[in-house]
This record gives sequence, structure tokens and C-alpha cells, in this order.
Amino acid sequence: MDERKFAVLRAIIEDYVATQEPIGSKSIVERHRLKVSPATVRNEMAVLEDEGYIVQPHTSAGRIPTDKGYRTFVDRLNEVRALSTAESKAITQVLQGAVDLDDVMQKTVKLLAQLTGQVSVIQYPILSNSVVKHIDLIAVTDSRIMIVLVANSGRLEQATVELPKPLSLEELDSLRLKLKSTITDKKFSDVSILTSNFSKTANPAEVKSIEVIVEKVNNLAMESGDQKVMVGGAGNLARLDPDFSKNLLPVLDEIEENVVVLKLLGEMSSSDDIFVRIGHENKASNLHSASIVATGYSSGDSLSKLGIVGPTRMDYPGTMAAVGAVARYLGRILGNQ
Amino acid sequence: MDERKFAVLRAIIEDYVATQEPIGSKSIVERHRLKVSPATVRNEMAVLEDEGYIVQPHTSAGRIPTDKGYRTFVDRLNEVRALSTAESKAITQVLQGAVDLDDVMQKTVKLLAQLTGQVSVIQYPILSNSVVKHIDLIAVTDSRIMIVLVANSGRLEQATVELPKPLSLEELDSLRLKLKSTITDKKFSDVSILTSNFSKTANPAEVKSIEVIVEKVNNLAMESGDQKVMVGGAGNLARLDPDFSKNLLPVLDEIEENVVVLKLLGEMSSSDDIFVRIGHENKASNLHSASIVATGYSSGDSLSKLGIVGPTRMDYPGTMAAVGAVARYLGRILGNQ
DNA sequence: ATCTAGCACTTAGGGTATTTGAGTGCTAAA
DNA sequence: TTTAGCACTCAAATACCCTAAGTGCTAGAT
Repeated sequence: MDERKFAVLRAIIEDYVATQEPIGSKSIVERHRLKVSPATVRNEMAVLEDEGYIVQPHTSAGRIPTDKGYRTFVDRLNEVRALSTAESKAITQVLQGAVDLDDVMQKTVKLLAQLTGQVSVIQYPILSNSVVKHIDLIAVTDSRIMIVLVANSGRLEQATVELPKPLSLEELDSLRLKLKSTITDKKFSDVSILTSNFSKTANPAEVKSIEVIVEKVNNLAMESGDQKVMVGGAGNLARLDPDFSKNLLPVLDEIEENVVVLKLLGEMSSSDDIFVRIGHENKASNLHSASIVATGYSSGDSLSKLGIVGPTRMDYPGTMAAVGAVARYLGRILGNQ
Repeated sequence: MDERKFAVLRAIIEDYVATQEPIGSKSIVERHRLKVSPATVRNEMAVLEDEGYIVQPHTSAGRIPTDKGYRTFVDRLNEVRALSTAESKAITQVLQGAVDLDDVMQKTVKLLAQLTGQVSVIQYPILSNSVVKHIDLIAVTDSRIMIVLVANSGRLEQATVELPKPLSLEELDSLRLKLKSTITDKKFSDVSILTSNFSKTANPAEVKSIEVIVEKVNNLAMESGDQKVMVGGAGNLARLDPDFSKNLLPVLDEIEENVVVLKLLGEMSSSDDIFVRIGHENKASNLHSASIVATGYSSGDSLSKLGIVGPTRMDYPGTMAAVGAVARYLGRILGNQ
């Protein structure tokens, strides 16, 4: 695409994002100091429309960008805008004050929502690459055991299991010590292999109960790690769009189905680039009028995702900058812990 | 208020909640089989308006209920409607499948939102009346300690503290054992007294560090217990009201400020009645067009709150029934654990 | 060959006038 | 005390016109 045509496309996108109204040829030359006449711009626009970058809502209206238009615009953004110093200051200040992991997550999700004015989503740090720092088995009743796993990242997982047959406290303690010495300082992803032959050496009467516990520990280590997300700034969605209930309501519904969001974040490639999925590029049809901007963040040695969801008509450069910055700072904070 | 006047008020409320439009005298006699003519109803309505139970949006329109109208209506509901068997079945089935506390909370909040079609809010079980089941101190680094507290209700609290001076592992373990024997099976609310003279008997070089840890344990036991809430069904708010952004957006904002919600739930008296606060009865001005229906639920031996927030125009009998039922079932589930 | 000025054409949205109908309050009779 | 009847009110729907923004195309200018 030639230089001038792209300038026109960019102008349309920028103005449309700002005003939320179709953009005409005249206003473009005025507001962007192009050195050509409206008529010339009109010609360019006709071509851009032919090629599917923009559309007219009706014959006598200006143009608005299509998903394809946004896509090429985003692809041409070679460098991400830097945040203002005020913004970066805000980020560090807010995140600095957090005490535990829940708190960090909550503050981050709120921050991201405020910074971008969109709905923000953050995935809890995944465990599989983390290292087991501590394990505990606590008898709640004599046949009900609570399992606690702590990761080096500070994350904590718990679950309770019902035993088929009660275990004596001694037996439980011996199992705890055995588990502890086996998996402490090992990766979560290796837990399952390390504990595979646990039940063989046990007292036959207690094999069943031990198996139940070990299986649950494995589950905790494998699955539940990346199952948790936090959402913030849902109100923003309504603020963005006057006739919100028609356009963006499905988006909110979709977000409340955490599962879908998780799948979505998971699909985004795992490098630390910033990923943008625009409108119909999303598989879930509820999200056809929404865009997602997400990236990975590292916590110690594991990598998780965070990002925002909003209408396709959004300030991509600004949003991408904010998402990137928050991910970076969050990584720094979590790394320190 | 005489019987027939109340019947008119009820008719107006029921119809208005259903249709969302001002209710006229004619439609009342039609839909509610009153044995009087529209003219008579009109007279009653004039009186009801004089007394502030209903208003006219404009001269030639029907009437809509005021906060006062809803209030007397609710006060006269002597018995709470029972849930359909399908509904109660749904409740048990959903809650049955939950594994840990987070899961229970999440499922409950979602359930309540679906059942009532409103935004639901649930407070985590408060700790102060619970009993300490387990305590652990885990060295993340040599000067960073993670504290884990487990309650008999299955709830788990964590925090990390930075020590002014590293503790040896032996010292840490001795502190752990001492703490454990002191507070296990004691109430959370008593922890602070029980640990008050801990630092006195310690090795002077380590007093500071021990004090830091003990203080944090006290904090965990006292404060953070009732600080956590979960919100669900935010999308419902938008579905309820076509011009949502004007009326209910402040409500969403208010809800995202968890603190406010907590205060609100806290204000509601602590018995297990169902409390209703209508429109201007709420202190927060953002909630002047919203109502809150809440009640307490018991988890083991502690009492917390749950409820919903929605527009004043809501189905109070149905909502109150749902809130009450969910609270009851939730108590049962948590009690079993 | 490309750009631009001019112009006829299209159309959503804003304004105004008119109509409609649901609902009221009042009066007088049952 | 209730009800039927009736004149009155006013929001909302409908119809209509007009404006303004924007377009595409053509013919001339660069």
C-alpha cells in the first residue's frame, strides 16, 4: 500500500476512534494537513473501500474502518508508543503497595482498566514452571484432608479431599514428610512423575487413601494453575458506547464465562510480544465486535497472560503501550518477591 | 392503610415491575379482577399519590411506585415465597460440585446472579468466630517469610512479610511450633491476646523479626477476614434497563469499589432475616436508584453476608426468596465441610 | 498522468406540525 | 359510596420538510 493511501487510512482510524463518527474527505485534509485536496482524498478513499479497508455506513456518509483496516494499521505500528512519566509513576506506585498475590492481581487489573479505559483481564501466574516451595497436609476431620501447596512465586493452592478410609495422624505425617522431601524445590510440572510410585511402597491398608491424596496433589500441580483469572473495569464497557446494551453486552457475557477468556488468552502465542486480535479474528461470535490486546508477563520463571477487551474502535497504540508497560512492571514486581 | 388501597398499590407494583411502564387505572381492573370500576381505582390512586406511595411521571400518564410504595409493599410481605423445586434442585446441584472455598464462592455468586437476574455480591466467610486449624511459616528467601493460616471452615489466609533481620531456620521452626501450640483450635478473635507476650521470651537478637511475624499473624486473624467479596452477573444490570448507562452505571461503579459494598453489607443487621434497602434508603448517593436485598449465611460458626443489587424496580418477593434460599443452602454446604 | 474545482446527487438526522391514544380529574347520576 | 360519562392533557408516534455533510463524476488545470 502506497504511503499516501496509508496516511489516509491512519487519519480515518485516528479520527474515528476519537469522534466515533464516520470521517469525510474534507475533515481529513483539515485536521491532518495533507498537502492534497479533498477530491484527491476521495479518490484514495474509493480505492481503500474497494480493497476492503473502510466502509460507508450509507451512501452519503463518511467512512469508518473495517477490521481489515484496523489490522493493517496495527501491523504498521512498528514501534510502541512510550508511556508518559506520570503514567509509569502511577504504575509503580500502585503496584508497590501490594501485599500478597491476590492483592497484586487486584491492583493490577484495576490499574490496567483505568489506564486503558477498557475491561481488563489477568491470568494468575501459572504454576507448571514454578517450583514447589512447601507442601502441607492438614486433617480437617479424620477422613477429610486439606492439601496446601506453595510455589516459589508466592502463589498458593489448596484443595480438600475426602478419604475412602481414615488415615492415622502418624501415617499422614509420614506421607507429608515423604511428599515434602520428594517434591520440594522441584518443578510443578515434574510432580506427577516424581510421585508416580508412591503408593507401591505403602502399607496396603492405606494404599487407597494415599492414592487419593497423591492424585489430588498432582491435579493441583498440573491443572488448576492456569485456571484462575481476574476481571476489572466492567463499567468501562458501558461508558465507551452509548448504545452499549446492543453492541457490547455479549462481550460482557463472554467475559464472565472465565473459561472462554482463558482459552482465548491461551491461544495467543506465548512470546512476550503484544498480541492484537481484531473483531472477526476472534473465534467466539460474541466477540465479533470486540478486540483483544494481550501479552505475556513473567513471574519468576513462569509465564502468564494479561490484557484488555474492548470495542474494535479503540486507541490501539495507546492501549498496546499500556498493556505492555503493565506487563513489564508486573513482571518486575513478581520477580522480586 | 385499608385493604383495597393496598391491593391497588400491589397491583401497580407488580405490573410496573413486569412491564416497566406506568400503570393506569383501567389495566389494573382488567388484569387483577378487582370488583370495582376504573373510576374507583382512580380515586384510590389519587389518595395513594397524596400520601406519597406512587407518582405520575406526567399528567396524562399512569402511576409508578415510589421508594415509599415499595417499602410498604415489602413490609407487608409476611411470608417469603417458596422456590420452585426446579430451582432448589439447581441450587443443590451447582453447589454440590464445588471443590474448594474459592470455587464455592464463585459458583454461588454466579448462581445467585442467574436466579435473580441481578448483580450478586457475596462476602467471604469471616474468620473472627472461626477456629485456627493450622499455621505455617515458610521461608521464601531468608528474610522473606510466608505465613499461612487455615481456618476450620476451610478458609485459608496468606501473607508475606519482609524481616528486618534474617531468622535462622531453627529459630523460625521453633517460632512456628510455639505459635502452633498456642493458637491451634483457638478462635481467630483470640489470637491477638494469646500471642501478646511472645516477643518477651525470645532471644533479644531476634525479637524484632519475631514481632514482625506475630503482628502480621494478628492482622491476618483480625482484619483480612471480612475484607473479601466476590461479584457476579454484572451483565445483568445492562439487560435490565435499556438506557442503562444513565441510570445504573453509577451502581456498577459503586460495586467495583468493594469497600463500599462491604460497608453496606456490614450495616445490615446481623440476624438471618432478609434485609431490603430501597432507593434513597441507601446512604451512598450512587445507589439512590438501586435496591439491595441481602441476608446472612452461616459457615460453620461464623456469619457472613450475601445479597444482590439491582434497580428499585425489581421483583422483591422472588428476589428475596432466591437470596434466602441460596444463603440457606450455602450454609448447609459450608457447614458440612 | 495526476490533481483539483465544480456540480449534481444522495441521504441521515434535525426540526416542526399534527395526530393519536392512554390516562386523568371532575361532575352528576345510580 | 360507587360508577358512568366527558372534557382535558400531554407524551409519543407519525408525517413532512429541509439542511448539511458527504459522495462520485466530469472537465479543466498542472
